[in-house]
Parts: sequence; C-alpha cells; structure tokens
Amino acid sequence: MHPTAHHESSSTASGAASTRRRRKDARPSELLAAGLELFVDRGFAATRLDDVARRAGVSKGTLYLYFPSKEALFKAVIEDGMVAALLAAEERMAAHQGPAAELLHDLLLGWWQQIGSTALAGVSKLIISEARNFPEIADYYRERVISRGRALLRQALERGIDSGEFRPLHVEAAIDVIIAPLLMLAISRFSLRLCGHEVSPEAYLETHFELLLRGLRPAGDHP
Amino acid sequence: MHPTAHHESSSTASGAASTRRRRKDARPSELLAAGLELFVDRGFAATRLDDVARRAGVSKGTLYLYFPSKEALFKAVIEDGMVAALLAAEERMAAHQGPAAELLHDLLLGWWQQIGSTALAGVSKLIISEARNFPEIADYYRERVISRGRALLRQALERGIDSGEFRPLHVEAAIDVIIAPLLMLAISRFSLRLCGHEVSPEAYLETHFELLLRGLRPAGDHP
Amino acid sequence: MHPTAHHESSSTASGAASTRRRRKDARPSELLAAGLELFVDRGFAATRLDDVARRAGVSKGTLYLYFPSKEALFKAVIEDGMVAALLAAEERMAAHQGPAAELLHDLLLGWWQQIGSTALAGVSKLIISEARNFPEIADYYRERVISRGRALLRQALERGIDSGEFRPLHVEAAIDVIIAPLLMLAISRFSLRLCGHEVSPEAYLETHFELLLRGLRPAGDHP
Amino acid sequence: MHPTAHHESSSTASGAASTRRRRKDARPSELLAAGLELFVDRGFAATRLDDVARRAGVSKGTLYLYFPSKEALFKAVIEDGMVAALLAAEERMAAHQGPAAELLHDLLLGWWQQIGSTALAGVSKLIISEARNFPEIADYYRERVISRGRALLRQALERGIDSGEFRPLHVEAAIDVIIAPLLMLAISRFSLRLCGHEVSPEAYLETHFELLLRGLRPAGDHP
DNA sequence: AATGAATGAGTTTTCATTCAT
DNA sequence: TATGAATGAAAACTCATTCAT
Repeated sequence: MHPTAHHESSSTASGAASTRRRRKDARPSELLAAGLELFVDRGFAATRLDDVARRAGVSKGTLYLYFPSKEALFKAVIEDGMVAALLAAEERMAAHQGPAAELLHDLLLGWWQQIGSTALAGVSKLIISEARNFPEIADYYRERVISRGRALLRQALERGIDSGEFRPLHVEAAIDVIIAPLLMLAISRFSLRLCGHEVSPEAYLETHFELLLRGLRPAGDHP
Repeated sequence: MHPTAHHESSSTASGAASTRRRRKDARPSELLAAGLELFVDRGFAATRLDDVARRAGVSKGTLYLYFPSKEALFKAVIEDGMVAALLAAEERMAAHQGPAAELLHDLLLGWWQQIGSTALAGVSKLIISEARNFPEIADYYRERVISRGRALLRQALERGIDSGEFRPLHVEAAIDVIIAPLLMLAISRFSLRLCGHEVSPEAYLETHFELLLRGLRPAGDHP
Repeated sequence: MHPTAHHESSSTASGAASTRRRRKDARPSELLAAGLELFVDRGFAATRLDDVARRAGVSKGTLYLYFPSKEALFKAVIEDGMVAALLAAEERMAAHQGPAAELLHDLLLGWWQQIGSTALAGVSKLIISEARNFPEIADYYRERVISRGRALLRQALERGIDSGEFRPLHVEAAIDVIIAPLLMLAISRFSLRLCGHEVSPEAYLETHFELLLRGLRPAGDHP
Repeated sequence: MHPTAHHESSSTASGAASTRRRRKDARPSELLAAGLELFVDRGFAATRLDDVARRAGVSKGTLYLYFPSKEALFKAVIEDGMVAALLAAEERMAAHQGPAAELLHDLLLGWWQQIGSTALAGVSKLIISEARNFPEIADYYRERVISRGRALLRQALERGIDSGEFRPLHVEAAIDVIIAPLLMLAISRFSLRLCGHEVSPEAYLETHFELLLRGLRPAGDHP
C-alpha cells in the first residue's frame, strides 16, 4: 500500500513516470476523501491529521506535501465537495420542460440520487457544524451552493405559479420549507437519525413531495 | 447528576454565609449557560475550558469544583437543556381539545416560542454536531426528547385522520417532514443561515403551516 | 462533630472554655496522626491535604490554622514521631545491668514492642522514601534518632566484648547488620512484605537474635 | 511490553536512515535510565516528566512517543530493572558445587557486585517507596524477583543443613535476616545513610557474612 | 517525493494556598 | 476558630507542524 514500494520496480522509465504521475495526482483525492470522512464524523477540531494520513495510507509528512495546514486540508475538502455538488446540480438543471410539478419531483429525487445519498451529503453536516468556526467557508458555501440550489427551486416554483399550476405563495419561505427536509435527511445520515428511524429515504421523500404538491396546488384544484 | 446537589453541611448560621451560598448555588447554572453558549458556537473539541470559565466569571479551577471533566460539563449542558426542553414540551402538551389543524398550529408556534427561539435550540445543533462523538448522548436524546416530540405530532396527525380532517398518509414520514423545517430553523440560528436569509421565523413557520395544512387536507376538501 | 456547633450551648463559661481548650490542643495531634498515616501510605507528594483534613475530621482551612504549609505539617509529623521514638528509646535505656546478651535481647524486643509494632515504625519508611527530597530532615533524623539508637547498641556490644562475652569485631559494621533486619521489619509493614511473608515478627526477631548471639560469641565458646 | 518493539516498517534503505534508526532504538533505554534515576531520587509523584525528558536529552513530547503515560514509564522502568536483576541473578546461580559456606559467600558478594553496587539497587528503594501506590507492581516484584532470590538462599541454607555444615534453623526467617542487611545497604545508597556512615560496603558485607557464618555453624563446631 | 521522529505550544487537570464569611 | 469556595501556578498530556534522512 505504501507508494514508496513502487520505486524499486520502476524498470521502464515511461511506465514508471506515468505510474508516479497518476499516483501524485491521485494522492490529493485520497487525502480529500479520507479528510471528508473523518471531518464529517468527528468535526474539524476532533479530527487528527495522523488519522487522516493513516486512512489515506500515507504518512503524516506526506499530507503536508499537499496541504500546508490542517485548515487548508479542511477547506480543500469542503471546496472539493462543493464543486462536485455544483456539477451534480448543474446536470440536473439541464433544460427540464415538463410541468412544474414534474420538475419539482425531479429536483427532489435528483438531489437524493446525486447528492443526498452520496458522500457529498456529509459536506452539509460539516458546514452546519463548523460554520461558526469558519465564517468565510460558510459565506462561500451560501453563495456558491445554497443560493444556486435555491435558484433552481425558485425557478420551478415561479414557473408553476405563472402557469397557474401552483397557487401564489411566499416563495422564499417555501423554498426553505422545501429544502429543510432534504438537509435533515442528509444530516441524519451522519449524526443520529433524528428523523426517519424506520422510514426509508425514498418513502420519506415521496411523502415530502406529496404533501408539498397538494400544499402548493391552488385551492379547489384537485384531480 | 446535577452538581447543585451539594447542599450537605448547612449547619452554619443561615444568614452568615448567605452571599457565598447564593453564589455557590448559582454557579452550576452559570457554568452550564456559559458552556452551552460556547459548545454551541464552537463544538466540543474547539471549546476551551478557559473560555467557559472566563465567560462564567470564574477561574478555571472553579469549574472543576463543579464538574469533574470537560466531558462531564458537556453532558451536563446537554442534559440540562434536555430537561428544560422536556418541561417546555410538557407544558404545551397540556390538554388541547380543538380541531387537529388548530392543535398542529399550536404545536408549531409553541415550539418556536418555548424552544426554537430560546437558548434551548442550541442543544439541537450540539447534538447534531457531536452525535458521533457521544453516541450515548445521542441515544439518550433520541429516546427522551425526539420520540416525545414525535409522539405529540403523531397524536395530532392521527386525531386529524380519524376525524376525517386530514387524509390518510404515511404518518411517520410526515412527522419527519413536519419536524425538519423546525430543526433547520433552530440550527440555522447557530450556524450559517441555511434557510431564510431575509425570511422571518414567523413568516417561515406560517408558510410551513399553510403548506402543511393544505397538504394534509383530504382531496376535494377545501373551503 | 463540627466544633462550631458548640457555640450555642456554651452556657457555663468554664465548661465551654475547657472543652474548647481541649479541642484546640487535641486538634494538632489528630492532624499529625492523619498526616502520618497518609504520608507513610502514599509518600509526601502523593498525599493530598484534602485527604489529611478529611481523615482528621476537619476542613482543609483548619489545617492551615495549625500548620503554615504542607511541608510544615510533614516536618511536624516526622518530628512528632521522632520525639516519641526517642522517649521510647530513653525508657528502655534505663539502667540495664545483666549480661550483654540479655541487654541485646531486651533492646531488640523493646524496639519491637515500643517502636516496630507501633505507628512509629512508619516514620522509618517515610524517612527512607523522602530523605532525598528533605535532606535537612534526613540529617536531623540521623543525628537525633539513628545515632542515639546506634549508641545503645554500641554500648551493649562493647560491654560484651570487654567482658569477653562477645568476640572482638568491627563494631560499627555489626551495628548496621543488627539494625538492618529491624528496619526491614518495620518497612515491610508499610510496603510490600519484602521479608517474612508467613514469618511472624516474633519468630523473625528470635531467629535474628539467635543467629546474632552465636555469631558474636567467641570461637570455641559454646554451651 | 518494551517499547523497543517498534521495528515494523524498515522498508527504507538501511543505510539512509541509520543514524535516526540508531537514535530511535536507543531512545527507550535512554528514557528508562533517566526515569530510573529521577524516580529513585524523588519518588514517582515528585518526578516531573519534563525533568525526565530533559535528562534524557529530548523534549517532553518525545517521551510520549515511547510511553503513553507517566505510569507506563514508571512501570517500564521497574520492569526493565527487574529483568536486568533477574538476568544478573541467573548468572550467579550457575552451578556452584563447593561447600555451602562458600556458596553463601559468593551469593552475597555476587549480589553486591551485580546488583547492590549498580543502578539496579535503586529499584529496591523504588519498590519500597511506591509499593502501596502500585500494588500490582509490588505483587509482580515479590513473585518474580524476591521469591527467586529467596529460593537461591534457601537452596544454599538447606544444602548446608543437610550436609551438617549448618545447624538446623528456621530457614524462612533466616532468609529474611540474611536479606535485610543487603537491602538496607542498597537502600541507604539512595536515601540517608542509615547504616554504615563510614563503614565501606565491603567491610559491611564481610562483617555480615562472618557473623552469619558463625551464627549458622552447629554448636561445638569451630576451627 | 516520502517518511516518521522530534518538537513545543497549547489544553486539560490537579491541588496547595488564600480569604471572605 | 472554623469553614469551604475560589484561585492560579504547575504538571500531565495532545497534536499540528517541522525537518533530517
């Protein structure tokens, strides 16, 4: 597992170089993954770099070859998670043209499939736990990730209201109310199962959507 | 478990040491309050006992007069918060007889007034952040606080379903979906304002309730 | 148990005064006794004044009423023990006129009865353990207690040699060799039973004396 | 139990890190030596780890690289001393066939040369001083070291009694009486010179042996 | 590039000592 | 006198960071 062990068997120059190149590039992501897991599990202060290094299969010194400090690693972990989340969001965003209800449904399920059920969900817990200790990160996250997600929902809601599919309502507040169950679902995976002991994520999300849809529907409009 | 229980040898004249006694009685709760603020703000590991002591206006040594370790203080802070939350919940619980919708409305608003808007809300963030580091606390919290709150909501929902006021639904999942926005509201006060930048808590809760009520209503049932 | 409690009931001046006087005088010896036990058991540094006070049945503050510091208490404990040991030795010393062997036997047994088997024996362990930390105490002890005990033995040995009862020998070395088993006996009572697991002190001392006597006897002199 | 056992990953070139390796291998014994000196001098509680580290020429943190706690260092110091003492005893044990008196003489002198006069003697003082604070250590020492030493002496005494060289006597008590002067000699080197101010260890031991031999001899048996 | 031994500043914890009552 | 709450200096212990190899 120690990359040092490859040095002896590097007979052909080109092969060796590419292997090492790949390793070098790969190392940070292994470190980021290890960092994410541990930071999410224990929080920033309680995570020891020793453990991060061990989990990534390198020595503590190596970690400092790639990140100048614990805080730098932490920020990189978050940023990395945010970029991925953003990309995931972007994909889902891609021109959805059906009725607003369908769009909404896709957004919720898409979030679960591409974020909520993946390691990215851990970033949310991290941000919530450490926001006060790293205000710049919180700010950054709010502007880059949250506001983007909110924009998606806002679009869907407004489209529905415009088309008469949804009744008029306090859009911003509604966005929050829609997001909250998603976040809690994500969070609960990394701390105690606050919500939904025996409730499956899918059932939970379906109920959420169902309630939501009926809640959004104009009075008197029902199938 | 509360250190307030140290009242053994009150043999000396009651008037004489009254000032000191008053101090001594007040100390634990002063320390708990200081601890709550800092733990919520920074998390367990990042909170320095020095700071807790200073905020409570005592020396570090004094802290150890009342709590044998940092962890003990932390647990006492949580426990204290839970007891208070439980008492607050109990009060609200007291015989509500109106229609289910009204009961639900009261529960949401009552939660905000007696928990969400107070320091007790911080305990939620604490639990979420530290659940993995203190599994016993998480277990205890889930069984003592959460399950109690869920029972309240379950009662209201089932009453509404039985009376035909609400349509039949996945009750447990619905409970989660109802609680989530409350928790997020509480949490957002102590970390980044994930939800509701410019949205007031009251507007937020009102929107939540409105959406909810319509979502719960049987199909075709509308004023 | 709190002397403060006597204040109210001090109706007759004389009675109250004498009670209090007796208490005041008695307190130091209670403290000294508590100190001796704990210092012997744990050593100077590992003994907490809290424990000493508690064992003596007073508060920690009271201790400081009688001794200005932990070290002062420690020295007082030793001194107190030494004075008592000295007095005990003095008594035994008093004109013994029989044959040297008998004198020697009496010295050994007397030591056991008046020192070795009492709390005073603990002082020896204390001195041995803390001599390096309290050189003045060690010096004082050596000059005041040890040299006195050695003088007793020297007297007995020289008397025996002069009378031809004992053969000539290296008196000072012999004194050490005679004393050592006594000290070890004392010490073993307060630490692990280095010598004499199942051997009773009396049997041990008798064997010591027997070996000694035969060892001292001139060659060819035997019953 | 020895921390020297850390030799896992010696995959790197043997020559390259040789200096560091040599250091790392030497560290534990350097620390043990420093610990022994200070613990013997001051006792467990009064010894500062800072001082131990400084004496070993390393920082406090380094100490924790090899021993997880002060107590662990202490136990390792004792254990290390005991192992060495045991090895030394083993050597002396090697088949001695001459008369019992000669065997006895060799045991006493051998003890002095290989234990009493070395740093190992300090372990005895340590055990005596700290036995009450570390009962497991005391038990271990009694079973592993003391009982072994006693067995050696028992063998010599019984051989002498069987051969008629020595008179019958209370063997166990005699063992104690024989050991005591040795222990006191060892102890006196590390605390006050209780015995033998001006008496040289050799003269002291010679006197001890002489007295002993005459004391053991059957009545009427003399050259 | 990678290692891991070493460091020391920073934290938790202890306890002799003080002092208002 | 007696108390015991409060203190703070000192000690044990942790861990991010450095650097020789």
